[in-house]
Amino acid sequence: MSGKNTDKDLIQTVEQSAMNAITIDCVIFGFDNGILEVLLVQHAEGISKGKWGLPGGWINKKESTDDAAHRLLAELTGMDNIYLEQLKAFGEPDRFPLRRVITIGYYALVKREDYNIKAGFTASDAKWYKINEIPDLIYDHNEILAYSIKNLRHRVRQAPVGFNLLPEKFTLLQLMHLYEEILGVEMDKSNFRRKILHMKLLVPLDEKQQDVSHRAAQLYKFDPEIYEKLTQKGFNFEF
Amino acid sequence: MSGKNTDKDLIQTVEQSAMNAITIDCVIFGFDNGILEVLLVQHAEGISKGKWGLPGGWINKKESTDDAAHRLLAELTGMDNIYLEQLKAFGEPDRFPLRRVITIGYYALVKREDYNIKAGFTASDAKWYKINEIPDLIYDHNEILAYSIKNLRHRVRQAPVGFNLLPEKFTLLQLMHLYEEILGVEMDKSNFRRKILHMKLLVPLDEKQQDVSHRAAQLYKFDPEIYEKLTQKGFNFEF
DNA sequence: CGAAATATTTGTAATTAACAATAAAAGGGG
DNA sequence: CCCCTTTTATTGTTAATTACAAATATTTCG
Repeated sequence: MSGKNTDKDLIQTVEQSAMNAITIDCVIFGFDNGILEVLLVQHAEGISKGKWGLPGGWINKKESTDDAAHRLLAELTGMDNIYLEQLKAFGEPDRFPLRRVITIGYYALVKREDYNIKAGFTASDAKWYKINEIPDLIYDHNEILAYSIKNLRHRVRQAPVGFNLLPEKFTLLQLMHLYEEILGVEMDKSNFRRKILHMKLLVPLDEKQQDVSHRAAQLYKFDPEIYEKLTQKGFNFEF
Repeated sequence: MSGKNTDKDLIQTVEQSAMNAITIDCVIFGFDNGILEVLLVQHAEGISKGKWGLPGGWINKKESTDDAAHRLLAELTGMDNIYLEQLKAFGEPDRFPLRRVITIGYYALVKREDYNIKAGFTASDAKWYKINEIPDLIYDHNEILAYSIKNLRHRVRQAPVGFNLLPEKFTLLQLMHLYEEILGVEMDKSNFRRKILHMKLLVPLDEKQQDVSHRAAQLYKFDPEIYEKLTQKGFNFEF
């Protein structure tokens, strides 16, 4: 949880309309130039002034935790329809210094192209950090972040969620590099190609990479409907 | 969450010493006679009198959510050192009828032999239900249970957690049947054997099955220390 | 001792992954 | 316009894994 007001302000504001023992914190992943990054926000005031942390906030009394996470995400990034999933609740009794607050961790996968368009101006105190250059964060946010990466590594191998980090149209090598970066491994080009094409999950477009000074790569897109159909036939995405 | 008092009693009792917007609910898995089961408890009074639900309760102000889950589990089963993991938080605004309460779901894996010894007497209103004979449960407990099964299926394939459901000493066939039951698939005996033995994870004992009217199977045990060493060498448990 | 039951091993074809090499585009410079 | 560089894309070959089938080994019981 974090924000621009002092922590006490927040608590007072919140007690009328929101639950006061639970917050939401969200790890927002982006993939830019082959690098996995997360979006952090800076605490303007309060106990942890100047320190960076995960974006987050309170849950309104009438909304689900999922809805709250979506709302907070929209407030920060200006984006709607973001891929979002809950991690788990973090409940050490002293994780928040002022009083007992349990937080529910979420993680989001965003396309950087969309973010640059929609959020460039709103998030003035937000900044993308490379996954292995994360500073010391407020509260237990380093722990939440570490957990989210572990979770993402599992998730990306079991379900086609990685596409949420790529542009609408992408090359197979881009996709492979995404996997390599997230999983921290090197992969074999030809086998990767054989395997992913064999799934018949990707739609090849009538379009190629532009403005590259070498052979242009075929562009593909991911079609959720095709994935649905395959799944119903017993197909199981797995890397 | 559930208990023997009325819901209102519980809420009043709790407001002094515990957090009142968050509960814990726990799916307890057991494996008996080749069948995967969960332990449910019956609501004695309150709105949902007579209905079955997951065991659960409140979180004390000074304990972590993990500690709370362990405490609740010990209270119900008399068992300590139970394998326990958090699922996630369930936060639909109307999941609990009286007021807004978010619950954190956990799941536990217990050895039935231990349970029978230690808990036989305390848990009078508790009962094991086969996984595909689950009745209509209170609140959103069917949803939590369904989620826990999905989670267990994933988890059991990625880490050696299944052993927590088996006796200390087990045969390879027992282990395979455990996997078959949890994953809902049929497996190949010889390949299963080749694969698990090849991991060099199990310790063959100087002991065989007793009192069977056919060739007695070799008994094995799982050694967490060996698993640790293998993991450090880069080994990755996977089924 | 032989029958019944299950444990355990062995073998072989089909898939999949690891590794290596080659052919096919695309732009840039002479 | 042709050659060079770079990267995409295809093809092959071997090793490891999985699917499927069969034979062999123990054990109790009648």
